[in-house]
Amino acid sequence: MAEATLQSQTRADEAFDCLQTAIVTGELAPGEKIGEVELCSRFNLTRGPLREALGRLESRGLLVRRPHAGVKVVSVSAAELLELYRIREVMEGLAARQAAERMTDEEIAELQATLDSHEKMIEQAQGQAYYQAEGDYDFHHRIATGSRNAKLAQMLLGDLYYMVRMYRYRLSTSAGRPHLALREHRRIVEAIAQRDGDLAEFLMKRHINAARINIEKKIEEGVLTI
Amino acid sequence: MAEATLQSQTRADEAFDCLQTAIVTGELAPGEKIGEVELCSRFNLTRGPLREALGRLESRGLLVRRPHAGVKVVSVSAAELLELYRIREVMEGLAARQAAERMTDEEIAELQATLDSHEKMIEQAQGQAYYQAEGDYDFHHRIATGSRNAKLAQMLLGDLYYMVRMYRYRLSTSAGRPHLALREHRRIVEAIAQRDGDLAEFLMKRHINAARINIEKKIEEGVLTI
DNA sequence: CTGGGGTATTTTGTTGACAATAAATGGCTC
DNA sequence: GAGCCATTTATTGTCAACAAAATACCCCAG
Repeated sequence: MAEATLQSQTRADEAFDCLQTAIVTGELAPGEKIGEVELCSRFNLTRGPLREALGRLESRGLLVRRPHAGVKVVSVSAAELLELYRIREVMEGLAARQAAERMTDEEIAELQATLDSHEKMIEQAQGQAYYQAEGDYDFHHRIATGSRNAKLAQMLLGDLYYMVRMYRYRLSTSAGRPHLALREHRRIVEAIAQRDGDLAEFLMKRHINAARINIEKKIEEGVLTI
Repeated sequence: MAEATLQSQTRADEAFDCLQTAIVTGELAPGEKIGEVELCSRFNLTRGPLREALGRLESRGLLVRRPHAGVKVVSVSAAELLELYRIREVMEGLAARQAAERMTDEEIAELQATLDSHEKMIEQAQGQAYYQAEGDYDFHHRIATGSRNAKLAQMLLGDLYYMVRMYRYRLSTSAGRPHLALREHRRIVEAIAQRDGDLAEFLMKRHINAARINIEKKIEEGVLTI
């Protein structure tokens, strides 16, 4: 159960965190209709802060609200998920370019270190699941913040990634291609280390495009039913 | 004064609309610290719905909140404003591409019609101010929705445009180049009408890049002090 | 006169009760 | 028996009072 991560600054923040992780992990399934009182007892909250959190979640597109009719978790169709990747492609392309221009040498070294640890995890075979789920997220997270573009990072980290992760938890998006994905990551970091913004953008766009095509293929094969 | 636009479905929606327009129009200045009780009396609201609205506004990045210390309107620096245009460049580039692929012939005709009316306004000289402020917004709005990419439209219309408009109200972003901007708009629509996604994306990116450079120049000249 | 500490005040955060609206159920008519 | 309308019920929206926290002010010491 998604308890409050440490102590949040305020009850509303706590509610927000709880609900967000609950939605992302699938504890609250897409399309599920949820009552306010039920949520209150479930997360030990009162309705005031809860409603504030619900507003924030709605504003971020994680749930939809119909006046007087309750709130339900947003359910993203397969087509919409693919559209999300189209957005990621251009936004993360920009992030990679700006990261190449602005990341400190230290940050780049750390980035390379995380890739090393990812590689070890993959070699240990069973690490695959973790790698795609969290390692991949970690990589993209670092580049988003490395762009030094506050709004870009906010939109990626606070908006898009949550929606993507929501589905990554139940379907292994890049399953079967962890080595390939890692190699793509390496090339991107290489370009960033060489301060080659053009190349970093190009490689990142291609990387995300590949992930999108991978999902598309799986959907066609019927492996993924969203 | 920014009264409730018609009757919103709920008090919180009303509060949200009021505050959003108040921020965008500059009625609430950037950096201004605002107390909850003051806002309540100002917009005839009670604190419950207000707080819900504040949460939504914060989530959208229009205001910042420090626990127990109040809320103040976000103030975007010149550098951050330029970063916003970098994001617009890639996102609206994508929007233009997808619009070229997906807009109906009817929508394209309407788009051309709006450009005609914009042209008339410019010819009537005094229309300049309106054109840049609302006509330009109208154009970009139509393309965002025309992309048929729900999340992309949501991010552009619900997030970025409000921040940009916030500054467009006090500084004339594309002042001095209305004819040029219109010509660029025409070319973009032309590419969309020809279903040339590549070209539409390219032209849109160049258009927004030009707008960014224009602002950059003004800032260097000291005309704009943000 | 200036700096630090403590109290007072203001403002935010939270709570539980109340009102209004939509969904659900049951009864009535056709 | 089926469909529609009214009533009931449950749930959401709203409110005003209470508690907690941070800022501001004032007093005192150096």
